[in-house]
Amino acid sequence: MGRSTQSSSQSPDSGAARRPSRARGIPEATVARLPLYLRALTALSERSVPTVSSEELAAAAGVNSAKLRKDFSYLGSYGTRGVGYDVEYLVYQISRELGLTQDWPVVIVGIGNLGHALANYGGFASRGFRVAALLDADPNVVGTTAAGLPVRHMDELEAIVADQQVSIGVITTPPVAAQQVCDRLVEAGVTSILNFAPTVLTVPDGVDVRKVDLSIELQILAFHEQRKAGDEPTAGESVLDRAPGPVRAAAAKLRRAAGGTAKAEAAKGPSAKGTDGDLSAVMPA
Amino acid sequence: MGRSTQSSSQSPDSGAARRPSRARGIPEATVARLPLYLRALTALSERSVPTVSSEELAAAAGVNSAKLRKDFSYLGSYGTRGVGYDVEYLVYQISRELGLTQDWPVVIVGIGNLGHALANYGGFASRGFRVAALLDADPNVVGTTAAGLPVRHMDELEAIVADQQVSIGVITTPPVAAQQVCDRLVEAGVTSILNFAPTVLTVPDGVDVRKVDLSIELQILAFHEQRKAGDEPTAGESVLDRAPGPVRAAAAKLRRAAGGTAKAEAAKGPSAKGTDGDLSAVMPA
DNA sequence: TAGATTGTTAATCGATTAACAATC
DNA sequence: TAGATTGTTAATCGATTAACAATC
Repeated sequence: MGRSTQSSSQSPDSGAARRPSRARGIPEATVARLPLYLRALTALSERSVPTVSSEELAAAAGVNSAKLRKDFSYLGSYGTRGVGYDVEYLVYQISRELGLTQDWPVVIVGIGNLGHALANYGGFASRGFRVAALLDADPNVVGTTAAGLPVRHMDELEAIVADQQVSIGVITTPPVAAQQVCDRLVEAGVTSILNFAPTVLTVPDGVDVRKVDLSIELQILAFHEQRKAGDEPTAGESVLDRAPGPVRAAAAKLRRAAGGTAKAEAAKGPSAKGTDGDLSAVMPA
Repeated sequence: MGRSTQSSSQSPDSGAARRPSRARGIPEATVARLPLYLRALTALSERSVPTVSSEELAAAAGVNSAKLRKDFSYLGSYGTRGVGYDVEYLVYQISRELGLTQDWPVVIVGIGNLGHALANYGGFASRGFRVAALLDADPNVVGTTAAGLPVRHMDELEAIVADQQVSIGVITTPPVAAQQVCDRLVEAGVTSILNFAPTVLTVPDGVDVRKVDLSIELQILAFHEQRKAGDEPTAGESVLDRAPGPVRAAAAKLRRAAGGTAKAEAAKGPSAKGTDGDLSAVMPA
């Protein structure tokens, strides 16, 4: 109750805040794939393709066809056996399910490079998202234009949210400002937040937060990349550290038994950069 | 086999391409959370906090403590019962596990607003990622500087990747160019790709692709937002469409029995924007 | 009718979580 | 020793997938 932290968007969920995910019975994993299907269907629609099979559509969306059929089964029986799915009809049904048949005014707070990129992002306008306002706290930025819109001062936030009934806010500020901006957005009435700042935001119940973290994605890639190249132990790495679970645990115990020196050693070793710089700004405004 | 499509990064996986996820036994969901823990630990380290309990660290990372302890158990026994975890030691162990104790040269292709934002992103340099080069195909962009680095021409791609042993590439081009850029990156020797273009990339086995999709995140928020506000049926929406599964399926059958007209109708209805604009560029270079 | 393809079932797999014995 | 906290177990939940009956 009270305040909860957001669910992570890029990891297989989150945990912390159980959103009303299964509202109306659609699994969260399915919801996350609907935009993928919609994109593939939109492309087919533009090529005037009338119908598509689960196999074809799945290939276009990059998923397996059984999964796609299962996903669609949560929406209803929108296909025709022996034929496939009517492209236009599916586009409409998925759009409606996602809530894209209505207009969603959005405010973007923090107009640096990333804010600019988002303001210009073609995928927004075409999906029912409308940039209601660009906001920044920096007087040097306020008054400039981005994507044809004037950057307005944070002080106007509350009025804009109220006037245009904004329910979605995008945070592209430096991390130190993120929680504060988040609080103001929530206070003003915003109930969904897309956070690009590398910060864990705390929000009241009823407010959804999704986050996009650029550096986390790279770190996950690095993890997998690391195990592609040979598997030679890194300098300073004990062979025991690569052993199976039980052996490794025993090794850790031995180190501790040695008086904790092993830990201190390791913390210095090749990670001399240890206390490395912070994740500074999402992007320097 | 041969070519596979990438795994989605922001959805609870993917399916298409089973990566060597459990290499050495660490679940993918855990790997995705390690960067979160690392960030929280780095903050503690900077405040010179010597030890932290699973409860405290979990709160800082926005997850539940049982999950955190389970995650850490895959890495080894790095804690001390009754005490907690040594912050410096954990920072080192997680960094090493993620492969961040080594240097990762990265190329960024497509230097528009998003490319700029990434080039300036503080979280990169501080995590062992080094921007080896910024590349663009546009002669008007080539030669300019971003984040203090010169933007070089795509033609230099192969030489740069070879010279600096780049294994990670970031694609921030318009979607139409993404697959082509991807092919060139892979051909040059890159084996991990972070894709910001709203396109499903096809890559050979052995190449990892993660994607970050700005518009998908907003669409997922819209889905949840939609169900917060009242639940009044949208114009053009049959009450039957909101009924439980079996009834809805029956309704769909009735529509089809009616000769498919219902589908055609629906496709027009309130989604007049039906064949809506495409997701144009990630960001107009 | 014969061929194609959906929608659903059921088995499997992976992730989450509470609870608690081990142990510092 | 007593209190604290980890590491692990086991139960539960949700997601994936192949297979196939239903049916166009």
